[in-house]
Amino acid sequence: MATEATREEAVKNHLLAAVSDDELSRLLPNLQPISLPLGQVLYESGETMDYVYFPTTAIISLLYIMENGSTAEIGVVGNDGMVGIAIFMGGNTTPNRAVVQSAGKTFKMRSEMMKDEFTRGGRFHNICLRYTQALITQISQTAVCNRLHSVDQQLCRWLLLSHDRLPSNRLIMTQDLIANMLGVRREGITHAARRLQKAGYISYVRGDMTILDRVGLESGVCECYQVVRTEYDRLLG
Amino acid sequence: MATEATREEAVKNHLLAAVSDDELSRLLPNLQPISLPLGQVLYESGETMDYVYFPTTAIISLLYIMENGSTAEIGVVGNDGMVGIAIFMGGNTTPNRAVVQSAGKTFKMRSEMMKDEFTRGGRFHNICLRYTQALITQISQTAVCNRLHSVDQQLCRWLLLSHDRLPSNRLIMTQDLIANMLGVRREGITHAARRLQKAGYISYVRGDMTILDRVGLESGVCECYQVVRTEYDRLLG
DNA sequence: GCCTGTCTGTGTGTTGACGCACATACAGGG
DNA sequence: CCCTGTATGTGCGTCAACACACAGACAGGC
Repeated sequence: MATEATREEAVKNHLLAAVSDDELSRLLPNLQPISLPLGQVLYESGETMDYVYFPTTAIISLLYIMENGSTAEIGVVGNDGMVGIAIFMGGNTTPNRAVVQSAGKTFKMRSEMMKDEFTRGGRFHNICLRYTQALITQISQTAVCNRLHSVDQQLCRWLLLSHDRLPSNRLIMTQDLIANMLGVRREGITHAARRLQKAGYISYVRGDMTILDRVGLESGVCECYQVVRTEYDRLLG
Repeated sequence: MATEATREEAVKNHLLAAVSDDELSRLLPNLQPISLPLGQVLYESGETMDYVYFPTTAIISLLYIMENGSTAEIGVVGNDGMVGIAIFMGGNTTPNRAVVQSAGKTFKMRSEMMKDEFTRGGRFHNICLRYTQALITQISQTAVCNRLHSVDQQLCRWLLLSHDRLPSNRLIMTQDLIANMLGVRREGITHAARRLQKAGYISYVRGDMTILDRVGLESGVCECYQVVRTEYDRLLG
């Protein structure tokens, strides 16, 4: 098993693909490739982060956990970003949990290395900041969508956001887990998913969901999805 | 009328109060004090920002405007922060509007100056980033609160967030405007506000609201308020 | 004092999501 | 093949927030 990152693998993460050759050369020996299983927690709310993560095929969900145990997703990170921005933003911790939503591969790098490279102030520095701004847009749009849109629309948004970060059309995820992500009831997801299946946009059996018709999903989504998508392209495209 | 900032006035903004003496000396000649009337728009969604703002007594609301015209607040900025983080984050614009929620004073500074000082990489650089992380927490918590909590709880949260940034106990704001901020109906605010008035926590007449009992409001708020408050203190206290 | 515009209060009916209960269906191990 | 655990489907009553309609109530200008 390889314990060192190849340039070829690393650039599957969009942020690593955008840094300069010099920077990537410095980063590569410190990027450790690992596989993340569904449900693994990368860090807990308020917990110091030892590593930052650059996913390639894995998807990580940023979840807030209420005192009464209910949860709500505030953002999602795939090969378009990184997990652990609090390291270079200066806070070191955040009041939310990072959990693997879809199993896959990622690179991890020690926090100290992250800070060192960030403070060099090169292109890497700027890319991290622009990514952070894109993430802010995603979180903002989540707030707006939670306030103003139906569960149906939000499920479409969530599926599209996931699909964008997925290497295939298959999503291994029970309706119960999706409900936790969106902060709604499981039955609400059952209803919405059935409608989408009847429309022929998706199919699923027991936690194995396939996206059949992306265009169909896009017809059912609210404007929130496109706003986030456009902003990511503008900032990092 | 003074057109140059005094050190004494500037440090009423918490971020300016936290920078080094050297940095503040460089910033002061570029900080222009102005008064902002209720409702003034500092920048529109997608519009290039010419200035950044450091409020002292004014409060600015960050609003998202839907295609159908409905609105929702994603964050609020007072003397604890600044408006225009997209300038140093690298995006230059954001997909939301900044509008004066409570009339008052602020300093404005040209974007170029902001970028210059930020790229020097001193304490100012770090403070801006830590503030950005605090703002992310506020936006995240807004998302969670929108999903899981009642209008009553959210009104309490909103009043407390405003009160924290206000030099007095009076808030000039109609129920209609508050409804737009929270992204709910005006009647919903009427109901919630009446309950708070009956409990003796607030009093109001035609757009003039007074906070009578802060502790009372805190008893009706959800955990979201304290999470944000604690995180601001941790990052910037 | 009157008029007008704005702000707040209230009623009625509707709806989307919730909580709870339980039925059905499928998968994998023994 | 049966058993068990997990995943999904469905019904029912409840409730918070919605849309719409309109009634006071107050402020400021004429």
